[in-house]
Amino acid sequence: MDEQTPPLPTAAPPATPSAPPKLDDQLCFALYSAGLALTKVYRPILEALDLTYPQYLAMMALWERDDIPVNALGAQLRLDSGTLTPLLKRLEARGLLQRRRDPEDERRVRVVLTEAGRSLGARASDIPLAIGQAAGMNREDARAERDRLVALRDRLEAFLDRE
Amino acid sequence: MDEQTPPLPTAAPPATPSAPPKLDDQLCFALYSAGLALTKVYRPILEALDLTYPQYLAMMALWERDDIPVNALGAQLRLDSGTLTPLLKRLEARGLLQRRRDPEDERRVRVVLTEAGRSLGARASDIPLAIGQAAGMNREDARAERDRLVALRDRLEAFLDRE
DNA sequence: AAAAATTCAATCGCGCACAATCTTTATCGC
DNA sequence: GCGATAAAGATTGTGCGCGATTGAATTTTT
Repeated sequence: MDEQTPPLPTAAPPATPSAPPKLDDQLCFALYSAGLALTKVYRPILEALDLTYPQYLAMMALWERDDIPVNALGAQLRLDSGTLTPLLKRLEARGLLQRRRDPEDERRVRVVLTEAGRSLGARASDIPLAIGQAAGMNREDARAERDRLVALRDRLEAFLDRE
Repeated sequence: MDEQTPPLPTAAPPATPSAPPKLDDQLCFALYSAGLALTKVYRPILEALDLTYPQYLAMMALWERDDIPVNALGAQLRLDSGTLTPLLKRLEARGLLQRRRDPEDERRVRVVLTEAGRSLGARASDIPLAIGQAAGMNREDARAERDRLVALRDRLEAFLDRE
């Protein structure tokens, strides 16, 4: 597919003495800067729910399915306990959820929504539409872009999990 | 796959009492999690240069053009002085750049690469190829995805700058 | 020219992300 | 049962990102 440049990753570099990469050429920077812009769009919207963006992601996962161990939530969100433990403690302090030791296995902490936490979900139902407007995308384009990014993420994660 | 829910983007919401959004449906989460995965792929590669990922982005901008004020660098990277000042101080402490007050306008601090900083650019020249391999993307697909993300970012930024 | 407004960088505080380390609990081998 | 190993989560330390504020330098207004 990319046959105009002979791959030869380890082959001799061209005559030019290895030029540094350029910021605006990089897919990584596009991903990075689009992510920053998106959280800036979310910030004022989430202010109404008094949630940060990662807190909103955690709540979304829990609205779908709660009473799960921290570990399972982390797998969905791609976050480890170093990030999740303090985040969940803040949400617990706000009365949106409870963290309970699992009696079946005392190593586990299960995350359970409170009534307040569950009812916040109804107030969040309009957010995707508002973001769609801000992004200037229709549903199909957003869905297609989401699928491409998920595919990219999955390939990157597969690479990280190699051997 | 998700066709049991009729689209109706701007139409009246259904009788169901406003269902909460779902994590895996969201473009925002795909962007977020792809970004996390990408920085995890970068981390071991950048370890060889002893740079964090945002430091690498800053150096990339400076390899292209240095002797610029902090706020010009921030405009390229989409970062403000609260983020850049400490980041640049760490790079200065490592001898990769210097921060100098501009004699023309004493409010400005100009960022100038040292010889060590400039020569690091040569050692970074192979990084994009390595990332391309990890992402399992050929050049054209990566370029097309980059362009779509830049377009998304630009629409989001335009929305943020409205009125 | 004096006052007001603006610009630029630095600083502070908060909340992620994540590596590394530690504690507690469970499970495996024997 | 008992020790070794593994697994889950908490803790600590570093480095972003960014809102808010501050202070100094410059520009604009009057």
